[in-house]
Order: sequence, then C-alpha cells, then structure tokens
Amino acid sequence: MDGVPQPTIERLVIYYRYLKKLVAHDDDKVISSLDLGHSVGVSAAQVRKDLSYFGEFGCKGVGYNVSNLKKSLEQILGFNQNWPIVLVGAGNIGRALVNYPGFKVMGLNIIAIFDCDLDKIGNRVGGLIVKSNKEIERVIKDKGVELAIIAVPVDEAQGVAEKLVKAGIKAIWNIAPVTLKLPDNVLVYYEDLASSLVTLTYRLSQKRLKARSN
Amino acid sequence: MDGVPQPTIERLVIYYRYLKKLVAHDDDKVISSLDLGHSVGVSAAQVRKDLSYFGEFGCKGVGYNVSNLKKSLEQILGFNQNWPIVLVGAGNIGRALVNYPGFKVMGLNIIAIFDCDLDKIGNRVGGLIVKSNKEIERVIKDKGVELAIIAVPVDEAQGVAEKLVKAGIKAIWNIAPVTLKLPDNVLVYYEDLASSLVTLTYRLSQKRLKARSN
DNA sequence: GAACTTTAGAGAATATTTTCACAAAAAAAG
DNA sequence: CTTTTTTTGTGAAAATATTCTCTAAAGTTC
Repeated sequence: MDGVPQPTIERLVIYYRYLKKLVAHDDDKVISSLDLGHSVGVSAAQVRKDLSYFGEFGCKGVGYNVSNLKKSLEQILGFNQNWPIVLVGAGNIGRALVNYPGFKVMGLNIIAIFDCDLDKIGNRVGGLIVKSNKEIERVIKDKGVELAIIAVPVDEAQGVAEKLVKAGIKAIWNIAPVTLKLPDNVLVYYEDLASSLVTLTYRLSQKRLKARSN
Repeated sequence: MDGVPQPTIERLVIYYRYLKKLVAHDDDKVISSLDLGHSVGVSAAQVRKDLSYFGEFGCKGVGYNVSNLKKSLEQILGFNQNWPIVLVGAGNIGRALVNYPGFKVMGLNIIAIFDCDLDKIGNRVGGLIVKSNKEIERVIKDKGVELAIIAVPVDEAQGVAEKLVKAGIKAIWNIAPVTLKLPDNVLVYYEDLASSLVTLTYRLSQKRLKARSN
C-alpha cells in the first residue's frame, strides 16, 4: 500500500480533524465527499481519490458514515498506536511543541526533552523535566524510541542528529533551518518556518505585479 | 514571471541560507549546481531548473558566483523589502515565533502581537508588548500591514481571520489546525504541525511493513 | 592553440498529483 | 415498480513538478 501521494497523507489528517469535530457535536451521521471537501477546502474528487488509495469507505448515493470513516482514518494514520518521541532543544519552539495540544490525539507522545544548556536542564516544560543531551542515547535505547524532533540552533543540529541516529532513531522531524547529512535509511522531514512565510510574501508580490499590469 | 512551482520558492530559501553561510565564512567564491545541490540535499538539475525560472545566474564551465547568486535570490525572494506582519495569539507558539531568529534576515518583521486573554495583554514578548485583539484593526490600518499570522486556539481562528481580513490583511499564515473560510482574494497558507509529524510516522510504518515482507 | 574537462541552460521525457467524466449502486420520488 | 436523483469509485486526461540529455560556453591541460 505505497504509491500514496505525500499530500494525501496530510489531507487525511485534515479530514480526520473535521470528522472528529462532527462526531463530538453529533452533527451528522453521514457526509458526502462534496460536503467534507467543501468544509476543509478540498475538491470532492480529491477527497474520494485520497480515500480510494486505502479502500472503499463510502456508499454510493449516500456518502460516508462519519464515525466509521473517522475510525478508518485512525487506523490508516496509526493514531491508535503509541509513538514515543524525544525532543532535543528546550528553546522557545521546543517548549511550544511539548505543550502543543494537537499531538496526543494522534498517538504522538513527546516522552523526553533534552538540552545542552545547563540553565535549562532541570527546568519543567509541560509535564517533563529537561534532561541533559548526555542522556539522549540512554533514554532512546531504554524506551525504544524511533522518532525525534530537532529544535536546536542551526549550528548544533547536525551534531544532535548524528547522536540521535547513533542511538537508534529512525525518523527525524527537523525544525532547525539546515539540511542534515545522514544515512539514507533515516527518514528526515523539514519544517522550515521561514520558507513557508516567504512563499506567502512571494505570492503576495506576484499578485501585486499582476494587478498592476491589468 | 509566474508558473514557478511552489516547491521551487521553498528551495530558493534553502539555497539562500547555504549561500549566506558560505559568504560569511568566505569559504568559496564560486559554486557549481552539483556542489550547492549536494550541500542542501537537492539534485544539480533541480538547482539549475529552479534558478532558470528567474534568469541566467551562472557561467558555463564555472558555476555560480556565490555572492552574486545570494544577492539575486534576495532580490527574487523580496528579502530587501520590509514585510510588516501582525501576529494574533500570544500562546506558546506565538511567543516562539516572535523570538524566531530566522525571519528578520528575510525582511519578515513581526511588528505587533495580539491576544484576547487579559492575563497576556500587556506582557512583554520579545521586544513587543501584547496588545488586545480590539486594537487589531487600528494597528493594521495605521501601519498598512498586509500579512498576518494566526496562532490562536482552533475555535478562535475563524473569527480572528475575519477580523484580520476586514482590517485589510491580504495574506494569512495559519498555524491553527483548522480550515479558514475566507474570500478567494485572501491568500492563506497552513502550517499543520501535527500533519507533518504524522507523515513521518506513516512513512515509518510503511518502511516496517516493507522490511517485514522481505 | 587544439584537445579535453567542466558545467550552465534548456527542451524532452518521466514521474507525480490533481481533476475530469462516467458507470454503477443506493435512495428517493412518482 | 419504474424513473429520477444522489453520490461513490475509478480509469483517463490534464496539470504540475522532476529528472534526463544534450548543446554550447568557459576554463584547463598539454
């Protein structure tokens, strides 16, 4: 079951959130691809195609059972699994992520936070106490953690990444704006906050130019 | 000069950061698409194609002049312009963004931060004092701001978005995990932290399945 | 200065992702 | 019970994005 487009996975998460809201409000028992798509800013065809990669979840002439579809998405996306995660970097962004409310429902559990700054080690962040980077390897091996978040300054990111991989980490979500050099078997995703914003300013400039030329 | 792929813009930011580092270290006067690409995890062909959307910046048989290419990217991406930005939401993520060091070099300046929580209004965040949401419209109009960041809880996002648009905002970067319903002429980009992480766990599961089936 | 090496730029070919269009199933209407 | 409406699932078509391939220019070697 591969060949699923990258963007499809991200949209499934968005569908899931909306369905969860519907279930909570008991608003609706059934929803069409048109309504679901419209609610989350996606075309109906896109919704159906996204789901079709994983099976048949709807009923022709009717739509999708909200509660069942939600459960199916949980299954597909692995929300019923527990994903222990370690986070390195107890700066502003690291602390924000520990407290981010959206992770837990998806099985994403930050179980430890590390920093090399003595002023931060020992501090409480969310429900966790910041540990020294020296403990990274021990914790990862003890708990069998495969997923890590890097939220350290740019200069430290590569070193931290190597340490994590050595300890057994298989996938890294890197918030530091720098490309990591790691073995091919390690999955790395980049969250580049500045580049997202720049895309916006770029498009805004484009729109201005177009408007001026009319 | 449209028809530029979305991912190209994001990669240009990444090239820029690397070139900036080179210039600072005075490491190199000239760089080939192969070396630049290799350094940031992109193919040489991709680097050349990305740049080719905007003109000719290199020299055959030689490569790109690092300092000139950096300047060209600044021009293309609008880093020499000033982009005043307002941020709504002085929670953990909002505070982290105000203090994020990567924005200023790209001309991105958060000039005001708002919240509706009386406990937060008046607090200092970075160099700014948190203002009441009631002042949003006045500040946006006074300063002619076109760009806004929404970092409020899900339930408040739509209301805040409408307020921003009414005040004249043309583009929104939305960190709240909810789809906004806004007029088509407003640009909206979503930064969905959970969905990025879920993509990672999903790919990790896929790899496990594949490994097991071998 | 001729032969060789390096490397950008660009068009063609691939690959990926999205949209379209329609058959078939379910429900509703008459 | 037949017709009409609704809506899924899917293969084909279109749009988007990436990689390949080759030409030509610049530099280097002999």
